[in-house]
Amino acid sequence: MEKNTETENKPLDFIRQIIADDLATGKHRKSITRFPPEPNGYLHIGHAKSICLNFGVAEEFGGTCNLRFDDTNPSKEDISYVESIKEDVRWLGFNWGEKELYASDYFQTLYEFAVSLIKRGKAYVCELSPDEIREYRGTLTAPGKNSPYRDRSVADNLKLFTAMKNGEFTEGSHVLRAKIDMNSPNLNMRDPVIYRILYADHHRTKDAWKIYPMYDYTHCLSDMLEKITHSLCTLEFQDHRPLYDWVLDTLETPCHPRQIEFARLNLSYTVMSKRKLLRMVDNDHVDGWDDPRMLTISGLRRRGYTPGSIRNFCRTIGIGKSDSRIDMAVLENEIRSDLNVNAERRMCVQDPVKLVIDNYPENQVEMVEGKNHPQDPDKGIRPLPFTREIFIERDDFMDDPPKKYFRLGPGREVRLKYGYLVQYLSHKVNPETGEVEEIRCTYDPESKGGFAPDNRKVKGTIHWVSAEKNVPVTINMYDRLFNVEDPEADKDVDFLEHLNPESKVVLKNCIAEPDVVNLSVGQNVQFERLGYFCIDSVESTTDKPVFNRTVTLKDSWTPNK
RNA sequence: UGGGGCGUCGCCAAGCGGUAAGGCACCGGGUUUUGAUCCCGGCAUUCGUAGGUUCGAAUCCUGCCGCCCCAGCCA
Repeated sequence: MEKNTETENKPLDFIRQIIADDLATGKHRKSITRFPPEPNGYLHIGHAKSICLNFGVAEEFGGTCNLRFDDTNPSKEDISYVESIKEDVRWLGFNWGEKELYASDYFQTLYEFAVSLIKRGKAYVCELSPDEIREYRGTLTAPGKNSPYRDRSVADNLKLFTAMKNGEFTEGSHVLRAKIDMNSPNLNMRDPVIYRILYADHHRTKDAWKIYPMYDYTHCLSDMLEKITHSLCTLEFQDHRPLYDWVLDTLETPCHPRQIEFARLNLSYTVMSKRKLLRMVDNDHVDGWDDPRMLTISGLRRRGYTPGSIRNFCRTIGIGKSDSRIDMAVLENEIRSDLNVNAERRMCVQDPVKLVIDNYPENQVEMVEGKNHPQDPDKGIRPLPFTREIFIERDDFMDDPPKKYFRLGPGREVRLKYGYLVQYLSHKVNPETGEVEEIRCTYDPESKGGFAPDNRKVKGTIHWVSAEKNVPVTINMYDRLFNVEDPEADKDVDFLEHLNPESKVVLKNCIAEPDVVNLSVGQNVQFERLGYFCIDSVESTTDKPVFNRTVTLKDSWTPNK
């Protein structure tokens, strides 16, 4: 009974329109897309947008989508990242066929293309230092000037490039540059570096290469080699498209994929860049890449988000070209609507206060019946032990409640969900702390299950757990990581200044109904009236489960109104 | 002040010359053994702005304004 909103009709976004047109006109017989992560960090919800787009297009148009690691910078990349990326893509529900691809698999071919570029007089070995190259490049408003090495002979260039490849030069001493136009208003076209010397071990090719190709040169050719039809990337690459096209045109490749750019995802109350996420991890502001407060795929998974909810989220936000920042409430809405349908209900008291039922027999344990889902009888029922002493939520009792507070208070009657109707008798306050210590009630023996025998109206229904038969649990109450909508808005204030100090509050004295011991790690559950939770995969121990709060239930109760 | 983009409701977003979809948020009301869910209803005379073309413009043209990206041997 999973709600399938993923296939509902929705107007095609501009990219899907282009692809549909290309298919309709016969320009392409099928679409081939690719998701090209660099293995230098963990995937986050922004990547999920790209994954859902690229793999989604493949599914919708009967095409294919490659998973290709853009591993051209060994100094930043690592095998551990490729493993996590594969796991995350798979978890999101996508497959990439036989095996994943790597730009590093094309190193030899890429090298040969570079030789071809040199032979065509379109690339040269430059000996300017990095600083000099920057200087020669000019500025946004001033044109650049030609490198003194620009007009070397093809033979010299070939010899020098071979020497670079053979490790005869030091890092930084030589680069291979495309010979385009130092006067171009587009900085990317001012003889961009396409190969640099790097004496770093590559996680796949080890020490086979001393030179590594740059992104702009590698990406278009990798796309071409894989016969990608539509190469989808984010807005900041718009200025790179002329270079993408130049390389393929100059090399007269048989296939020329079309690069199309879309806006990257921004979410309120969080940051998205890998650099910033890495900083939070390194400085222990969070407990690792998979901290449940992180918007990484692994963090969301640990938090209790489902793959379907993330896919739905990506679908509802759409694809466009304007810079945008999506409200966190949209993401929360997706996980709530998934879990509302799919998560079973249980009871748990997060801030317990004891309630004694005066007229209930001592030492009696009575089993009452709880529905696992209020709207879905197929999810079955479970027995709940009811006893004379129980725990209720501290919030559910008020000494002097406002009129519209319909929970327990002097003179009031409430329903203990699935249990009995109870009537307030008295309560004890700790003289030192002023906290309510114990509440006494009487119950209506005719109201078992919570049904009023005379149909009298009982407005309030609260949750409870037996004081004798229960399981103590810890709950991590997670909240948004930052306390401002856009932590990066003010360039003069470090984004870490906006960290929400209460983003993780650990409640160690929670009491759950006995059945929670049957829950498996990662399984989503709703604790009635509190929110959605799941058992944490790393902090839980066999004798004490630790729950993560995925998201609260919507709460429209406003006190004093 | 160079180049590339973008501006439709509080946040996203359809709209492709014929008279402003949808989602989230928000506000009412109903049902309810979760103040949840569910259900009904409300929510842009107006599309950054000023002109122009047209019987008719968010859609076409022109000028202005605002925001984002680019000067890595990162991707």
